[in-house]
Amino acid sequence: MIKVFNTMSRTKEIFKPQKKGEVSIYCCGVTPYNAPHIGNARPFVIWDVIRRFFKKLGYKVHYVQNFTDVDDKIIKAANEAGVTWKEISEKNIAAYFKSMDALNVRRADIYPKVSETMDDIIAMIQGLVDKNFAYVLENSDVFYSVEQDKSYGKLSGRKLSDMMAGARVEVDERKRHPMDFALWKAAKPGEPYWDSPFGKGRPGWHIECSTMSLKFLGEKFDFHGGGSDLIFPHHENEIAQSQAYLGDENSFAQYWIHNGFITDGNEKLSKSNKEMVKRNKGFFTVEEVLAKYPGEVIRLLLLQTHYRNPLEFNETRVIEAQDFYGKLAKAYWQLDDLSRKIHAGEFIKDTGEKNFAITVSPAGGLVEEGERLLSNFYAAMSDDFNTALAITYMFELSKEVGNYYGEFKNGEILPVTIDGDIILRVREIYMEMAEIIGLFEQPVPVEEEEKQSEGNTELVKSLMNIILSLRQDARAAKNWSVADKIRDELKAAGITVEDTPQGATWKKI
RNA sequence: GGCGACAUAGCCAAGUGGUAAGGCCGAGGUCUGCAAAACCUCUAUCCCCGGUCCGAUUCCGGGUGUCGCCUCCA
Repeated sequence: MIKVFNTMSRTKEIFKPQKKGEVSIYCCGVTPYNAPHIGNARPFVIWDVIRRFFKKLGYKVHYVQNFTDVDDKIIKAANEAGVTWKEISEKNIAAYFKSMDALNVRRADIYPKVSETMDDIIAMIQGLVDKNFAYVLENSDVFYSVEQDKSYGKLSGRKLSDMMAGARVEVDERKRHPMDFALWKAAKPGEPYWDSPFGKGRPGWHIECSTMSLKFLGEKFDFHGGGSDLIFPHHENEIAQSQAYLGDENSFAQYWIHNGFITDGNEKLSKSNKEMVKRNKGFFTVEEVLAKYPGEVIRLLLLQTHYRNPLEFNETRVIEAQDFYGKLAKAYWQLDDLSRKIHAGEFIKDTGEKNFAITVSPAGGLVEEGERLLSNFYAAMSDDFNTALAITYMFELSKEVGNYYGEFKNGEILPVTIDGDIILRVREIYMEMAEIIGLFEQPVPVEEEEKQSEGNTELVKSLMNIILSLRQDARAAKNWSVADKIRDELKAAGITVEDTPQGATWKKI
């Protein structure tokens, strides 16, 4: 049983798919007019996890995400740069994909664009005009009439009479009601336009998402989501026009999922807040953040807070997430090492027959713990996609693995007594969690010994061998001051040396 | 003015009608020549005031504070 918090009812509801065994999702995509900041990326990472989760549960997932590639801001950016709207949007769409790839966000099944769905959009507007839910002005502007719609405001819980229309922006006097919103905008000189029965122009914001979701997912689909700032007016208007068009109050999306904001000093991340942009210079856009830290670390951080809660984002938090990630990665390598040894035949399966003094596998407790944590993991995910909790179960398993691995390395566990299948199962559990959260799909940073062989020349390696061997001589002679001096100076040079029971290891910081 | 969300330890962050996961930091310990790493232990009357209840941090009402939306916004 999966429970989801539905913005429409403001409660957690039990999820019942429209079609058995299938899930249809429409996630509001971006308007590609400039570089997205890290907050813009949150919903896509969240939906990516939700999608992975449903898929893992065996659902057939239909995932649609749009690009609003015809829009006022794009036109403005194009005019400023002296290029076409198409160039601006394509450039930013490419950048969007690059960032999403770095965050392990899998591609949607389809990415419809406004520019490629124009006929359907126009047909829908026409339908609304025909049904008297919209009216056409002399100059070709078309507006949706909110007063025709008795249930307008049901998602955001607003009444027309309560809103301060025009409080912050002057109301267009030609509208019948201040809250009426544009379905079609007449083209001004020099603006791109499409022909329509109403005149030359382009779609208003909102209508494109209605058209595209209905077109690709049908009249009734499961999920519609995006950031909380889309609740009003965007999603409210989508509901209004879609249900008016279909003449069915129960049509359109069944579950509305909205994520909280990413904040900086408790304030919503925003490109229009100039002071905030300045304050975060060089660490604000997704691209900038990804230039400095691995995508998987950022992804992990984004998922360590429940999706509906605000998430404070700053470099300190990223560093914390990086440490956390390092611990998860460590277990990944430990399991990797164990499974390699198993496959290499270094572990002999305990048959319980002669020659085996120990018949109880020490791995038994580990796999039991693993199964329990996996079950907890699924329970957390099933309760409104609680990735924050789910990740802690994965973390717990990583610690269990570390304990086991430590004993194994110290020779406290004899390989012959280990049931390889059990270790392999633990690894499977761990990777199953990782797959849903979306980790370890990029090269995982290696630990210690492995790190020595990465990116170092033979010369460096042999020099290090010489230095460490000299240091070992000093240690053997209990000449601690020389040994410590070598270690200190190497550290100053960017190399840390750690003494372990198996000898000294080193790595670049 | 309306609508909505949130308020949990120094910081981050889950969660529950029966005295609160986890992480970071900090303290103590084990191990180690030392250090590091690792492991163990410790650290919260859950914003305030009422109410319901045998019992509320968890439900209800009121307050305070923070944030968001009502214009573009993930």
